[in-house]
Amino acid sequence: MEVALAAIGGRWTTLVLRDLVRGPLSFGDLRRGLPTVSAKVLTERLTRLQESGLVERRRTAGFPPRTIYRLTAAGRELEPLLVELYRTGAALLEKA
Amino acid sequence: MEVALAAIGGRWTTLVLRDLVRGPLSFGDLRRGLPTVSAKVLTERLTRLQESGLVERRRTAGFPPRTIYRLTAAGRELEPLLVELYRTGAALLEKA
DNA sequence: CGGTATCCACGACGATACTG
DNA sequence: CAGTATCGTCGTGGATACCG
Repeated sequence: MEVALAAIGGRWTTLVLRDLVRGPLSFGDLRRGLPTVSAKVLTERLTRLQESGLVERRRTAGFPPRTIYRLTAAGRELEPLLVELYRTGAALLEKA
Repeated sequence: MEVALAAIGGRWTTLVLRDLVRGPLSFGDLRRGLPTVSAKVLTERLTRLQESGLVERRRTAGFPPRTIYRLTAAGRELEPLLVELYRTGAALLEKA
């Protein structure tokens, strides 16, 4: 449990993952989806997710530079957990 | 997702819940199960869980005082999430 | 566009001491 | 036994400015 929490922990991380589940996105795409996250934190999250092997980064050649982030196979294994987080959150709200 | 994470977030929270899933426990029981958690933090976690309606507190009359903590019906709804956290954490470890 | 570098504020956590 | 009170430290996240 600690391991899984460490993987998805930290502010914005679950929201980043939720967006990436729908498909690959660029840095700017992610920022646009999460307008209040700072570049610094977003970079930190993506770096950590990459180091954990959950997300992969792919730079396009040429200009302007573009970096595409996508879930790895390991990252896709998080999906049931994300679904369960959503389900549980909704259940809790329902009774509050 | 944010709601669910807020409910189970904070250090030790998941471990407290995991212990309570097995059955009601006293404050001292919980401390013994989690030897390195401070009384202060444990109290904070239990108070928050109680305020969220996930855990209920029952004082026994007489001396020495004893307080029993148990999951509420809402708290028991967290169990699938805890299971999923465990499963996902194990899956991540397996590939690391 | 896709980041880094720097600094700051705040809250979380831990240690210790004490109480009903 | 089951907490409360107080204090210090450290990490996290946010703002701002800048770079390849």
